[in-house]
Amino acid sequence: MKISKIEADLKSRAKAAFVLDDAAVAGFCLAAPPPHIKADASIAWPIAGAKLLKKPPLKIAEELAAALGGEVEAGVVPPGFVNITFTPAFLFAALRGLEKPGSLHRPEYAGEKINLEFVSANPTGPMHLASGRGATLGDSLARIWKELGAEVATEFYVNNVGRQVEKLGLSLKARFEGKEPPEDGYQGDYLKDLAAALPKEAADWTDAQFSEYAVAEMLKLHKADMAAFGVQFDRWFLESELHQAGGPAKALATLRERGMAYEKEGAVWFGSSSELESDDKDRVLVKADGRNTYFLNDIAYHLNKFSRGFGRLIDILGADHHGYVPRMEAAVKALGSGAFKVIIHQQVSLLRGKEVVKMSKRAGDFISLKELVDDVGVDACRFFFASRGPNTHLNFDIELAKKKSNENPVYYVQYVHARICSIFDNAAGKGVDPAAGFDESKVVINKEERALMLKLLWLEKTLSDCARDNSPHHLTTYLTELAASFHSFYDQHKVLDPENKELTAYRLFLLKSVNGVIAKGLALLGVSAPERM
RNA sequence: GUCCCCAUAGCUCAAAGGAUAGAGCUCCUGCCUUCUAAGCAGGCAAUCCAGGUUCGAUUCCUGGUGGGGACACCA
Repeated sequence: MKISKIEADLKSRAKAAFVLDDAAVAGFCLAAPPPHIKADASIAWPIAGAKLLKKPPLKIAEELAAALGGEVEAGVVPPGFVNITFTPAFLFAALRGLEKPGSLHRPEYAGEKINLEFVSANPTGPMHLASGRGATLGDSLARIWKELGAEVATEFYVNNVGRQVEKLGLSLKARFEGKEPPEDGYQGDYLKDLAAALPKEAADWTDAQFSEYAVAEMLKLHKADMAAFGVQFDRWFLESELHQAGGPAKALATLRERGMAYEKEGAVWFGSSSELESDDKDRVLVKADGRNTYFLNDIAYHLNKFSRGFGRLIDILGADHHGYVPRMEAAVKALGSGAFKVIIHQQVSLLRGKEVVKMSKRAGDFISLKELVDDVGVDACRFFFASRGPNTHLNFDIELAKKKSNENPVYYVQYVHARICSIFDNAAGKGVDPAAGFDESKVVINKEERALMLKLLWLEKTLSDCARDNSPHHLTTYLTELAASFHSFYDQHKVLDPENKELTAYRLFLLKSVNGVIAKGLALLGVSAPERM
């Protein structure tokens, strides 16, 4: 039994009691009541349904409460809330249900193959701090969707060809020869280090060889940075692979077949505005000089993803790319191969105290992700990034982040895990069986225990919220609240009581559930759950 | 100029159109001889402005104000 199950049960009872269709009960849901209400869950639907049913909300609430009785206790509060109290049997069954693998799967995610692309930073320099946001968002969402039952493959697109890469090669070559990089090249010190490590034979290298070498080294760095940040990519897709497979030509042919490409002024254009009206003007696919635009290559890349069997493509991009979204959506729609969605997250501004630091790879002035992680730690970084919705404009004060790292809420949550592990250690030391049975029907659930149980049930809703809003921040909020419930319980009640084996067994069972949820929640965020702190 | 995003406590953030707006940091008052005080209990403190929709608006709509970002035959 879980909360979505009982929600569905109650909903169908409402449907039957008032003789309604699905649309009429669409807004029927269980919600956590505000703190001053003594109930486990509440339903606001009677108020909303008053107009439809042409009855006063309070009357509807009374009828609904009567229809719901039995399975739960239902009370009515003006203006028309139905407040639900769960039975102990339901609560225990729900807690036991949490332990089952796949207990959080939801039908709407079954059987769908999702490709999730994120970060995709250019391999022209070390990854900077802002990439941590996209990385956190993508990795946590991938884990959450998997927990909900989806099949997700994560992917990092590497632009390893093109002008920026040529510039990178020329900049490295200049450093190798002891010169300054070209003005529009890459000025950062990291190329000095790379040049110093080059073999002597590099003196005979072509420009292309310098580019190839530099990109390979940067890619190694990126892979190491992502691994250190706890982010796993199922595939690092090289743009060069796309060209070797003739991807852009295929994409262009597909668009032509569908009448979505035309020639004008010596160039080939994508005809999106005339047909689909999701972009304001047509864009060039092939330039007058015969070279592909990035746009065409990107279309080809998305076609490639579809050809690998993904039914749904999701890209996570920074807000600086938002203008690119309409044309990309129009183009993918024109391919007609499947669903496509872009999740935009706002950018990270770096502050030093009150001063805004402009970050630029080309100028070599930026804080790298590695530097941040080395200073603050992966757990604190990931929890920090995860705790903001994608639409917030993040001001990241690097000084504050370092100084306050110990005050990050992540430790508050992790501390729960350490404390509970410690209790189980002590139990073992005292010869207490951590898995002893107890008589559920005789348990008296106190206020703090009840708060914990309810919080545990709400995990399922929390993950759905994350999926709905494409953001892990609901989970960080949830974990912080669960942690607060635990710490409060811990302070007031002793778990291990040799005089009372039933009580001890019951509380150990409850805490095992709490620790399971804490560990799972932190794992979904890519944060560790330490056994000792 | 057009488009996107944001505005909640001194600071950083929460809040499916629901009830007395919820946390952390800061400041103040208490609590360690008992399973970890990275903790607990309590106090101070907030929805940018003006209209609209609604039984009900922090949430939706319109118009302001203030801030961030984007508008290439670049990638």
